[in-house]
Formats: sequence, C-alpha cells, structure tokens
Amino acid sequence: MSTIKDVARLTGLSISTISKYINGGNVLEKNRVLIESAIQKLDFRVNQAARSLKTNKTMTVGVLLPSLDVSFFANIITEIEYLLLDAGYFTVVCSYNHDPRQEMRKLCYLIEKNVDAVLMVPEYLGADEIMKISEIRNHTTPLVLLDRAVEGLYVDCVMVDNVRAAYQATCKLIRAGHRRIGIVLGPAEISTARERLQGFLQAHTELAVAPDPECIRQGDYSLESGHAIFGELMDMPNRPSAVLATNYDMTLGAVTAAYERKLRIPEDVSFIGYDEARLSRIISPPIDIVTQPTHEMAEQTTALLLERLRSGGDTPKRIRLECGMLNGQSVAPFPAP
Amino acid sequence: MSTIKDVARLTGLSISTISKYINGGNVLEKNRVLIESAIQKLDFRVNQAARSLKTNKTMTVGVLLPSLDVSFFANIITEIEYLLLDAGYFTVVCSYNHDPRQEMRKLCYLIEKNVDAVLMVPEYLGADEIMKISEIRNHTTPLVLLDRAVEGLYVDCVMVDNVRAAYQATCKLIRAGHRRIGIVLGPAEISTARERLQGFLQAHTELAVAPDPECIRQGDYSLESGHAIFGELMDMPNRPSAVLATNYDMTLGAVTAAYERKLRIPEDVSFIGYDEARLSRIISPPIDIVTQPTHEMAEQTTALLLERLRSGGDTPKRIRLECGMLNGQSVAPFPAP
DNA sequence: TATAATAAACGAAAGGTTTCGCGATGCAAA
DNA sequence: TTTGCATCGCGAAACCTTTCGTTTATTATA
Repeated sequence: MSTIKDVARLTGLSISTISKYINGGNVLEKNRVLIESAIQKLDFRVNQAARSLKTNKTMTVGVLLPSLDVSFFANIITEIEYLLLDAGYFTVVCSYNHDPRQEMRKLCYLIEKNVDAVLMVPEYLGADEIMKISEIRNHTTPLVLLDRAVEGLYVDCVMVDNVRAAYQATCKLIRAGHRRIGIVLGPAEISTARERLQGFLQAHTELAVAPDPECIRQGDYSLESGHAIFGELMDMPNRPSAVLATNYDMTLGAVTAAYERKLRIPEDVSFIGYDEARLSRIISPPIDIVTQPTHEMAEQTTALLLERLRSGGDTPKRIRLECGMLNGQSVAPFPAP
Repeated sequence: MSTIKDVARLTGLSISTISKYINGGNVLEKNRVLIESAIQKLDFRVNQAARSLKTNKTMTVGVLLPSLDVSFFANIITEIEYLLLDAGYFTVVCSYNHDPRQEMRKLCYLIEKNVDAVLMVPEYLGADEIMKISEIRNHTTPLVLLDRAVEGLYVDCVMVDNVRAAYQATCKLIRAGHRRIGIVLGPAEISTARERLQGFLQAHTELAVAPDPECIRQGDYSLESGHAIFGELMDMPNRPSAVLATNYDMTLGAVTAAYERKLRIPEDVSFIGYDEARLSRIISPPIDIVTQPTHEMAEQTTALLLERLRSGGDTPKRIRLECGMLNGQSVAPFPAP
C-alpha cells in the first residue's frame, strides 16, 4: 500500500504539496500532471484512518434504524443518502432490530466509530440514557431524530403531524356517516402510534361520536398483526363499519384479511390505509391512503444534518410536516344509501 | 476529549501500560483499579482512528445491498449482524439502490473506509470491474458474495440452489396435472432469476411438457410487478392453470391480484409462492411456499467471513444450500377431479 | 542472602495524514 | 535593474495509538 510519502518521492515534491493537491489546493500545472501520474502508477489512496486522526472527521453519517426492512424508512434513507453524498458525506446504516439493548449499544458503537453525525429512529430509548453519551451531551456528535421524538430529549427532530393525519382520516370516515370505526394501531411505546390514536380520538370528540374501546386495537406495525387485527375487528358481533390502518404493512395485512373473508371494500367495510401511494396501484378499487411526506422529510432531515455538520450546535430544531391524503374509492357512505 | 496520555498522567503509569490494559493485557490489581477510575473520571474512549492507523483494522464489516427493504436480505443480514457482533465485529450496511453506478461507487467507498471485509449482494457489476479494485485483487480486503455469483469472479460466495428449487416446485405442479404453468420471474440480469427459469424449464423437459413462452414473464422482484404479471397471466385467453411466483414481494403481489379478480386459490388457479413462511399465516388457505434457508445462509456466510478475516486468502469457496418446500393447500389436481 | 525466573511496566518508534508559518520563486510594474 | 506582490512549495509538528525490546519489580528457589 503506497502512501503520500511514496508519491512525494516519485514526484520529487514534498509531502505537503501532495497533500495540498489531494485536498483541492493549487499546484503548478506541471506538478499537477506529475502528481496525477504518480498517484496512478502507485495506485495511491488516502489512508482514511490517518486523515481522520488528524482532522477528527470521517465524512460519514451513521443512520440507526429499528429494522432494515421498513419501507417507509428505507425510502427516506435512500433519498437522504443521495443528498448527503452530494454534500460529500457517506452514509452507513445499521439496525437494532427492535431490541432495546441493541438500540443503545449500536448508538454508542456508531459514535465510537467516529461518524460525524447520527440520524436515528428511536424506539425504546429514553432521554436520560441517551444523555449519558458524552458526545451527545456536549454536542460533539450531532444527533438528529427521525419520525419519532424522545420525551425530554431536546435534540433536532424531523417528524410528521400524526395527530392531524389520523384526525383527518377519522373525520372523513365519520363524515361519511360511520359511527363505529376500527383502528389498527402500532405499539403504544412508539410515539407515532400514540399520536395517531390521539388524532383518532380527537376526531370522535369534535364530531361528538363516542369511540368504542373495543374497536381500538394495537398491533406491532407488522403485516401479520395488520392481518390478525383486521380479522378480529371483522369477527366482532357488531363489527365496525370502517377501519383505519396506520402503517404500510398493517394496511397490506388488513387488505389481505378483507379479501380472505370476501369482504368487499367499500361495500362491506370502508377502509383507509397508510403510507404508500403505490398501494392503490395493486388494490382495486384504489383505497384512500394517508400519505407521509417522505421527500420533504428527506430534504429537511438532510438540511438539518448538514447544518449541524457545518456549523455545529444551536438550539434544537423540531420540524413537523403535514401528511396528505390520497383519495380513493374505499370510503363509502354509511349506512349505504 | 481525553486521550490515553491523560489516563497515563492521572494514574502515574506509562502510556504502554494503559494500552496494555485496554487491550486486555495483565496489570497489577491496584493499577487496574487506578486505571479504571481514571478512565471513568476522564470519560476516556479509545480513538478508533488512531487505533486503525496503527493496526490497519477497523473491526467493521461492510454490507452492500441492492436495496434496504428487501426482507429476504434484511433477515439474513440481521442474523449475520448478531453473529459478527459476537465475534467482535461491527456491521454497517449500505445500499446502491439498484443503481449500477452506485453499485461500484459504494463498493469502493466501503473499501476506502477501511472495512475489514465486504459482504455484498451484486446485481449489475461485472467481474472485470470488481477486479479493478486493488484491495480485492490482492485479497487485502476479503469480498464475500451473497445470494448471487458474478460470472468470472472467483471469490467466496454463499448461494442457494435456485435451479433445483424452481425445478421441484415446477415438478410438483406438473405432477398435479398442470400443463400450462405460468412463472413470475425477476430481471434476467439477476442470476437467481435466470437459475429459477432454468429449473422451471428443466422440469418441463424432464417431465415431457412443452413450456409456453407466453407463460414465462419477467418482472422486477417488486410487489407491483408481481401484481401486474399475475394479472396479465390471468387475462390471457387460455390462461395457465398454475403459477409460480419467485420471490416474496411478487408472491404477495400475485395473491392480491388473485383476490382482486376473485380467483380462488387453488380452485381457480394453483399457486406456489416464495421465501417467507409467514406468508402462509396471512393467506388462506395456506399456500405452498419455496423457502430459502436464511438461517443457514447467515451462518455459513458469517463463518466464511470470519475465516477470511482471521486467516485471510485461500482458494475461494462456493457454497450452495438447498431450498425447502412448505406444503400448503394451494396446489390442486388438474383438471379438477 | 543471592540468584533465577516470572510478571509487569516502560520508552521510543512507527503508522500516514494535515496544517501552519516561513522561505523561495516568478512575474509585473516602476 | 530593482522592488513589490502573489503563488507555490517546504519542513516540522501534531493527531493518538500500538508494539517491541528492554528495564524494573516481585516472588520463588537454592
């Protein structure tokens, strides 16, 4: 493995000149040619460890996710990755597999690996624990939270107005005449699930409809749980006339459960799904879908990350983006006209 | 940020003693106590850049995937991650988002970041291009391929016997009496898709059934394409009486398409899916599924990686694992008795 | 008590890069 | 021809750790 020293020797220039060239400094044209050919011949690559040692930077952003295969996050991260690359930053992802112990452990590892910033989707971690990490306490390593806040933790955060999104979807159902509405929620430990429930309840309150606790059911944001819970709801003696599923996987699970029971949407049950517009491309009639602003989330998150990476600490920013609603044909008036 | 030097000063010991302790060497009991409390007080952490510079190791394995949200890969990687962590290695994942240019670029980045080994699921990259990377040519950075080989590239590889898996599934359909069988394939550029097609054709040849080219259709391993292609097959004037979908997402897409058309499985069309056993938990009647040995793949891959990490180069190993078949009730005799 | 054997601590070099202040060089203007 | 100015190149220090060969301390043995 050849070093900058070898390049210096081969070109007859000094180490500092080579370093200058490598880092975009000006060198004499003839030296430029010389250096480039030497680099080529020696197959020289900058030793990143040495560079990091000196600069205290890795030009790498660490992303920590609860799981690798949640398409909602995967989509956002993919976009962020492109944006960060444009800014010269490499992105590495790692997952804690919904495991509370791994969540802390991996966060520490990432920071110890000297990533320049961490972007994370938290799940079970508390503010006190995160604050134990000195790099975060001292703002040495910027931390940005995605999709979910951590109570009592004052760091940058990009999220979505979950309350309002669920509120609007629920309102739509109530306005269509539905009075017993089922909701398929995520785990109560996760703030998005709590917020969506809150919006659901708020719509009931405002429109003076009493929610039935039996119709409020908690899953784990997985395909299977969406399937199971939708099934349970439909098997109730007085089943809800409409259902709201609150993420992509559970939406898909709910739809398969409906199909399986030969329940027609919306004739037999009205339905609103979540997250992926492409869902309506494979379900007919197309369903109504609450869409989250993934592009905007990616952009805002990247902007936030870059700002922190460039100019460091400031008072934390908390960004809330609005969700949209893709109108389909899965909400019918109730009772049927 | 405090360094080993600070710890040395505070304890009155030498730098080398501290280093020895950090790396698991023996020190006097009283010194141990001293060092530990100093480390605590100073909140000392090893500077990984400095360590890497010296040792030429990062204790990190880089994983390169075509996309983050393919659950088949995500499952395997999650398991590998645990196994590698036990062996002291940290795993970082990155994705090239099915983008041929990114595929090469990210591979180079990973290697430049000094990961100790790369595990990759290749897609479009050719052997010649990969061999341009000197670290791989010289076996400086071990490269292990997962799921797919690269033609002409002689490196370690853990894959599955796709030909046989598709062969057996197809045989099952033919033996049940089906003569026109549809297959929903992935992109021809991807070796697994070609192999699965080969197995499909081989079964036809051996059992003396002529395959209909019209029934052989290529998608892109996505939910939508599974949906679309299954739909196309069912819309044919003389549609196949059985269909084989060749990955998880396309299976799910196919099933929703069947539901949508109110086609009963297996009464109206026999069906075999792929990959995820849990599929049968949300589809009724449970479907027959070709299962890939994800656990074993994870184990073998990890073993291979660790071997390379520990003892370096050797003649490349190519491991082929057998797939299984989960019997459901989605294959009916044809014509119906 | 002296010596050998063992264990622990030490000092110094090495690993490859960036950075900063200073010296050299080249060119235009006077 | 000399002066002034702008560029460019250079040397050396610094970043923090590991490692290896050597010294010192400790314990056991004769």
